[in-house]
Amino acid sequence: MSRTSTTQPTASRRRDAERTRSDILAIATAEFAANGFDGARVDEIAALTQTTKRMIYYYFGSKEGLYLEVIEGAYHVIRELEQSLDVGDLEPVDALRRLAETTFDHHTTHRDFVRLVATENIQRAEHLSRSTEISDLNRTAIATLSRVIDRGVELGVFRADVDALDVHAAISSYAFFHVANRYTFRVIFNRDLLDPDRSDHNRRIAGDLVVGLMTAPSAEMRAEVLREDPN
Amino acid sequence: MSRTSTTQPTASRRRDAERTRSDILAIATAEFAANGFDGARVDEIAALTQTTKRMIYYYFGSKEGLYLEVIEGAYHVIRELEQSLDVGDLEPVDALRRLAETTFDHHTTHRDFVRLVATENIQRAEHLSRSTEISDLNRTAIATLSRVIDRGVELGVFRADVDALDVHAAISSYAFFHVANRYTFRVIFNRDLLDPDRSDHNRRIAGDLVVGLMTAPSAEMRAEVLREDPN
Amino acid sequence: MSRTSTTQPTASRRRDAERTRSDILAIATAEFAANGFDGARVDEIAALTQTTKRMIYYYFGSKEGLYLEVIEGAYHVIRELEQSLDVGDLEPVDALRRLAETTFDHHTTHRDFVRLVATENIQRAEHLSRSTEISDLNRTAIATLSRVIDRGVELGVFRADVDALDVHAAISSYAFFHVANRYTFRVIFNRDLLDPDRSDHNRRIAGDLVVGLMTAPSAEMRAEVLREDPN
Amino acid sequence: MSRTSTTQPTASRRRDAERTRSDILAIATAEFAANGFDGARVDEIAALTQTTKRMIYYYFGSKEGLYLEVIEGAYHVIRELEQSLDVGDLEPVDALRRLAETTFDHHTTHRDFVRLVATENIQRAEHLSRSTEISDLNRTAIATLSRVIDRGVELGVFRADVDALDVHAAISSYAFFHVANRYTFRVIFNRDLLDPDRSDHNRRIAGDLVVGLMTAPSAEMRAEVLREDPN
DNA sequence: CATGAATGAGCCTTCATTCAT
DNA sequence: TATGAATGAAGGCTCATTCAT
Repeated sequence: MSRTSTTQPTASRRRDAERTRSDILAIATAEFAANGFDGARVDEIAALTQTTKRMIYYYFGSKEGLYLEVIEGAYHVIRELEQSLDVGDLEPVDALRRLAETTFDHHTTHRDFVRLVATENIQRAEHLSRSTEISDLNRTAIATLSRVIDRGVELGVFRADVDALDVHAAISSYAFFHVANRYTFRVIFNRDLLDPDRSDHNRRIAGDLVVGLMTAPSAEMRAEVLREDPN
Repeated sequence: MSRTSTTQPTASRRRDAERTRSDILAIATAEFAANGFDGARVDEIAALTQTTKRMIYYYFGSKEGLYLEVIEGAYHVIRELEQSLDVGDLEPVDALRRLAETTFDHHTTHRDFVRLVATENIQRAEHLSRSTEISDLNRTAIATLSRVIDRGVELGVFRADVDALDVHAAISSYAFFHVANRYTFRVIFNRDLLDPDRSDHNRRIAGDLVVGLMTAPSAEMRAEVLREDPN
Repeated sequence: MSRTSTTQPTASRRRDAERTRSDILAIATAEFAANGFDGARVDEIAALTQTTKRMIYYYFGSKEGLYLEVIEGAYHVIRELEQSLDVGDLEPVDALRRLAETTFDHHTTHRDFVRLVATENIQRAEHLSRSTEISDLNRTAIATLSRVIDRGVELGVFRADVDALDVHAAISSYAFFHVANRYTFRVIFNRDLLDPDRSDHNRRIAGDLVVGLMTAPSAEMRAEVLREDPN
Repeated sequence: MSRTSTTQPTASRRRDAERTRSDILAIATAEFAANGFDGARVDEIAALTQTTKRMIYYYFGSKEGLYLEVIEGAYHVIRELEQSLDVGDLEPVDALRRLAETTFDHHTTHRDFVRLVATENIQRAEHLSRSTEISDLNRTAIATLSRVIDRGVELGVFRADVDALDVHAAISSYAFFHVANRYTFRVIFNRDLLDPDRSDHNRRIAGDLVVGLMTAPSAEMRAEVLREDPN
């Protein structure tokens, strides 16, 4: 029993520590996403936490260190999503649409991630570029996308002059914009880009955009078809 | 002589005042665009200005007041662009492409504007929504777009279930992303979204995306066409 | 009068500013001398000042910047003393004694200076070595001393194998020790090195030490003389 | 086996404890000597130690308690030196010179001791004065010195108006200065007071100073001697 | 209009120390 | 005896803003 009492402490302590860490991290993620790096307050993060401000420095060293882990954590989430994606047995067109729609769903349901990325770009990715973990992140997304595009090109359904990164940018743009620019868009146009009633519509457009981009026949062809069967 | 300089004619005084104002505004625009609202420093803005910090408060009341005018000024620029756009005599498809490409060119050459909008979204458009001038901004863009789409739908070349705001969002997304997300994209994928050597390519995709979206024939049609003439 | 009111402000303001600066500097000198660099508290310095903590940073940038100016100020005082020293018309022996005694008087009446130098040595002179002003300080002391020694050597009353820096070290050591090591000396030996009743005695020893060093005849000579006229 | 390590014989436990204590003490001595009392960090000391921070508090109670033992330990070292000194069979002049040179050698080779004493003086010897062990320290040095001086006075080779504490102060000053003021001296005069190539020279001066002080004949005598045998 | 000086509030960070196991 | 986790208090510093002239 004295043995138990000497081995236990470390374990349960560590569990507490892990909880403290992730507690801080969760709160900080929300705060940085809500207010940006400069707008977030360490005091406020600490106040919302179960622990004290001192613990933030104990575990993360500085506001910047905390922020960096928040950013890394956010990218981890999207990586896991991307790795879990399996579109290998879909037709290229369907696969592409699926990828676009999935990204749209992911971004619109992980708004903190989007806002953190926006914040990090305001900082010119100075923190992200210092992260050692990030380098190999998100590459899987491109790998999956590459395979789909290659198959489509081989089958003659996709154009060949647009590569995976081009497509990724197109897919991400549309999804990202709905979360990141929601506020100014609403003020100016009085439409909520995240209106649940419009999400099906928007998701379909997400797919249509990239499918349209990659499958677009030449203008002549398109005109011809439309002439024969004008919808 | 010191009298002359202090009791100069009203006109030139006003000119000086106007110059001071616009000087401050120009510097502030760059600073807010570079560092965000919380990241920008009133001291730094004042230091880069020809005048003193006191003038900032004299003319703009507060950091927030200055920021608001910066935001409004940025939106004025894009409004002027949009008002100058004349696509009335182009075919709908060409007009649509022209609008997308012009937006792409505008955003990639007005990076401060894009970053300010990103910053304002981090602030949940709290300042923009308080602006009295903004309300009628950007509406012209939609009006122009609406006319193009209506014509296209009438002619049977555009689908009818995607409205002007949908299209505007799609166009803006792609252009915005290239400026706003440039930094994280480069860190992760090692590609510069604003690489001059790729701008023609990217601009074409900007057009292809929306044209593809609006003209997309049904999947069956597309397959048929491709079968007949496999590129 | 409007002229007067526009020229005056700067002047009187500047006078206030100068007063604020020197107020802070005086308090800080005492605090750093009393507690060392790490022991001194910016809050405490501010509290003893007529102004606020913010002003310390306004004028000195940081605790370190303030400390540096304190150190420089302390060295300025001793430099002025040394420059005012005129021993040119004294016999070398008398001149040397005068220099030693003056240093002794200076150090024992400028205890803050001594403690600041002691503090700076604890910091390995890291601040002093960064100072641009210090480099040419204290050189006058050596120049004066050099001339005296050269004259003494020429006249055959001083030995030639001990140079000005050796002598300066010897003179400074004794004077410095009385202030710097006063506290531990008192605890251990129960004698106050700065006891006013002993200052004449100590001052004489200060002179005797260096005069004895420089004029010391060989042991043989000395023995001989003493034999002839003991006492 | 885990039992063996936790229930080891008392002797070896005590040996470990003693080793832990002296390990901490050695590290702490270096740290306090290097950075002063306020500049030293408990965390840093603990990190450099083989044990943990908790042990510091277990053995020494507080940072101050640790510091006090460090100071006491430093004085123990010099006491041992002084007790081992045997100058009883030397002529007074030689004995005096020997004492000065030995002190010079001791201080220049025990720099931590010197820096700790300097640090303790910055603290106004507040810790040392609370120490119960210190009271009888260093007295042996004075006792030895006293006997030498008494003999010299009796023999008519030493002046009688300078007592043992005066001489001790003079000897200590010179030796102490070379270590304590090394850094500022180097910055200002560009000479390293601890330059090994100059240590023989400096040691001789250490002896010359006090011998010169105690044996100094009157100015007349000295002049006379020098006239007879200049150089 | 112009300007250097001043400020209060609050921010990030660190320190010596203690607790739970 | 040993160890990682935790903490209150305070430390240095910065910010937007205002005042006096």
